[in-house]
Amino acid sequence: MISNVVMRLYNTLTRKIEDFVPYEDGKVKMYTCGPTVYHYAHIGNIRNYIGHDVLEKTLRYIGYDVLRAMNITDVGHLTSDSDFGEDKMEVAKKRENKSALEIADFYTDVFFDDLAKVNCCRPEIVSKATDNIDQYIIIIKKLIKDGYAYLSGGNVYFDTAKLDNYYALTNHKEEELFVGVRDSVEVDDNKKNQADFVLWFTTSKYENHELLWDSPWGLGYPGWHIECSGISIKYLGQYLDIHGGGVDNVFPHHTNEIAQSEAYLGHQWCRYWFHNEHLLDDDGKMSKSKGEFLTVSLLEDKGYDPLAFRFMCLNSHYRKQLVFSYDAINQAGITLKKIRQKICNIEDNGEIDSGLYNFYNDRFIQSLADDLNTANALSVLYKVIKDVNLSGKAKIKLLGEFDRVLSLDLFRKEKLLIDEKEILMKIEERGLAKKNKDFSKADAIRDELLSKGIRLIDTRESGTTYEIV
RNA sequence: GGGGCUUUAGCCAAGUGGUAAGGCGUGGGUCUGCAACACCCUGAUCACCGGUUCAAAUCCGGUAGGCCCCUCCA
Repeated sequence: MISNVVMRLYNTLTRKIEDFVPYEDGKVKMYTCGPTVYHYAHIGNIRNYIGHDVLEKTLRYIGYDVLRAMNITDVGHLTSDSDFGEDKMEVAKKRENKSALEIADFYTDVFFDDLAKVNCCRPEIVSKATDNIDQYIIIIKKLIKDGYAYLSGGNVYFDTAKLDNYYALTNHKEEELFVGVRDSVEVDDNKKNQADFVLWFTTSKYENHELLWDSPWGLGYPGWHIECSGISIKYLGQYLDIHGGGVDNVFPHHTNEIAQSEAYLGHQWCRYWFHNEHLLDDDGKMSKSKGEFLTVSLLEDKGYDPLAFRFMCLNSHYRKQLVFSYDAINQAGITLKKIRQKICNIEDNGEIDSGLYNFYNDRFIQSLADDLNTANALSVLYKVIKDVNLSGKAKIKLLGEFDRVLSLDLFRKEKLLIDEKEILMKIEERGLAKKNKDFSKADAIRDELLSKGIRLIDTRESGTTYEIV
């Protein structure tokens, strides 16, 4: 451990903000529920991964060694409840007339491209659901042997009645659960208990499922929940520190993961559950099926800096719903540009006053350690930029460090769309026009350069300079 | 029917008992040939009602609005 900062995190399991203490000193094992690669990820999905990215980077900043894994769901995720819906990958195949593999590869690549655009690092371990079938079979076999799972109608189900505390994560009471809240909920007569869920399918009512594997229970494919448990245990071991996803994953996905993992391992599996709130649009939760389907790439096509979206997310709290609007992202974009512009103008000189340096660095860390209060961390950034007692050298060093977590490309300079010599020529030409009081010509030159992204700055001392807009 | 979150200035947003951080925008000013940039100045008693307290945006109770979950979802 480098610093002695205590990370405070909200834990869905206890519904409290707690001191974070990993199983192994100085090391964090972290798991993020990845995407189902049957379609593009919208910016609501991306917000969740930004939250995880900030968490990972904060832990590293504090000094932890972080090992993080993520799954890519390329089979087993059904479109509907009750374990009877169509597999999402199969739906995409029909829609796009491609093979399951092609669909998965295509959307996986796009997913990571989009993440890269918002400066989210790729988890050290990324594993596809279809690459770990052997692991699921090992787990399911043991669950059946120990009486936690049963065969019914050809499928293997997890028996939730075998657990005392199945609803630990959700605070639900079984008798108060409403079956049929949604119209599409069907009753699966194969189940012993309503909450039971499928570990292994062999009797999908949709034949021609492309991806099938041999198993002790017949040719079939895994259920959705088992993949995360399988991948996590396989790559991160029996003890996991942080597991996260969007709030919608709390039930049933994470609830079921806990059930099967702990039944399999025989001890507590993951101590901290990290959940990101949703991004909303005007009609509520963003989804792929309604409203505008906004992706990072689409935002980029519309002329927005993808990092303006990241900035917008960081400006609010990960556990608060955030409403997306063009007004908000415009604002974020303008602010981010201004910040970069100011940083660009900082001169790298003077000495580093370690007292002041540490003061700001501590405040930055403390903000993040306070359940990822990124909004406060950003306000530390503004203070650093403004503080006249800090040398340029100290500012640049601090901001460089901050950007390890914020990942906003704070030092980015816009690319020139025009040759520098040409700019200087135009400036001279304009200066001459000004001298001759030919202001319309001077203004025309100014406008022309502005349209190419060059803004002229007239100063008294050093004449006309320019900056990139 | 059950569980939970949320409501702070035009907008984003911090704040968890001691008389409201920060950012964007607006308006004004300095500067300018006029602008832009930059810099300075500029705004709210915290949804509403009641309670606890010497003291509440912060705790408790209630009302209203928004949102989420209760087997698609990040």
